[in-house]
Amino acid sequence: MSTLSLAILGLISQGPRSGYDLRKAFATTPMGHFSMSPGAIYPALKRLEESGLVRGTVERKRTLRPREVYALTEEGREALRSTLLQPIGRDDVIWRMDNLMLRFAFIGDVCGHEQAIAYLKALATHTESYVRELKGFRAMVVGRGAIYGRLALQHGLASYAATARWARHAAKELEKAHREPAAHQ
Amino acid sequence: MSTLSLAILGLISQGPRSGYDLRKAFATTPMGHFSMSPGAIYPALKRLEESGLVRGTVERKRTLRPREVYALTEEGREALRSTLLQPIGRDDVIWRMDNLMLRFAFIGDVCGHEQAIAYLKALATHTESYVRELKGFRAMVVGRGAIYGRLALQHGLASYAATARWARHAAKELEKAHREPAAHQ
DNA sequence: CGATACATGTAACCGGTTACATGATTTT
DNA sequence: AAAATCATGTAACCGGTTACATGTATCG
Repeated sequence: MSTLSLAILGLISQGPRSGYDLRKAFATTPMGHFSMSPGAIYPALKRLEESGLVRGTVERKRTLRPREVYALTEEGREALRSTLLQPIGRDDVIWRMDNLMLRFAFIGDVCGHEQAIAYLKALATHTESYVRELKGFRAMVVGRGAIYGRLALQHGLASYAATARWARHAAKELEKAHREPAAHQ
Repeated sequence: MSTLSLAILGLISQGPRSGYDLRKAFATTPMGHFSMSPGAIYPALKRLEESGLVRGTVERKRTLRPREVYALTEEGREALRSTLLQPIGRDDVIWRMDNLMLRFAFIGDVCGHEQAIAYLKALATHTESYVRELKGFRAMVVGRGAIYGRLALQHGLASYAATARWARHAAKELEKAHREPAAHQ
């Protein structure tokens, strides 16, 4: 499942959405990391409908401005759930971090608070492990010239370290929110 | 120019490379963020050659295991230089950060130390400006539920902030290296 | 009345992924 | 002799980007 499909499925899981709604969501929130072009969204919706994960119904059928609203099917919810709960791997951390963040954004509502916390811990663990890997690589290239490469590597390191720190912190926050339910509700 | 083409061009700018060399470089360094599949690299090399940016010559022509090595043309060096010096925009920061980091990795050797420093400063400025934008967005969503979304946003914030910090720090480092040339050479 | 927002789509293009294909050379 | 490495490619597929097309409704 592509990142875009996952984003669409996740948004629809929060309630029925039209293609236009989705475009707006992508355009006006920092979710805009994901495509907002109609040429991507409408075909993606069609594909999701073909595979039975969403079902579209036309609202205002008889008016001159109809609007097709998509809702998650049971099958779709199941697919979303199983995608979100897929174990995290090294490759995900390296090549699909945006996917991992997207999964986090939805996992709490779809799979429950505990799953969100477990997910963050797994994410932290895997990210920290990759940080160690990068440090090992850095140790291999010490000294010997290539200052630009070294600095670029340093960025990767700093960036992944920030993600790991965030994951640990966010996990603690969710645990706190769990212990003190509706504290600031 | 796609990220892959840029990576290839940058590597070739350091010296002639074969397709296999490039695959190895992508597979064994943290540059592996970029594709290492032959199905991407060989066609990309062909395209670069067609547009005159690299020229391939067959080594060991008469042996049973020939090897085609590509070198940068003058035109290629010019294209690389102008790509690297392209001004940074908001969209680059949001959608093409990996491209920006790749550009940094090569800009020093291709365009000179001063350009690398200027590039880092511009990168820091643009990243900081996006961080401010995200903070503004966060301020808009305060309180009101959506803890997962808030945390996801927090990650973006932390991640971009780390990049900005890194850029400032790296710029200082390059300036220092400039003032104390060959200090630890 | 003009601009903006609502609303959905198509078509050409590009390029990356996956999987397959081939075979020589070197190392164990 | 088997396994790993060297070395280059092709073909089918997928899906995102860009640009285009169409028309209504609402607001100032």
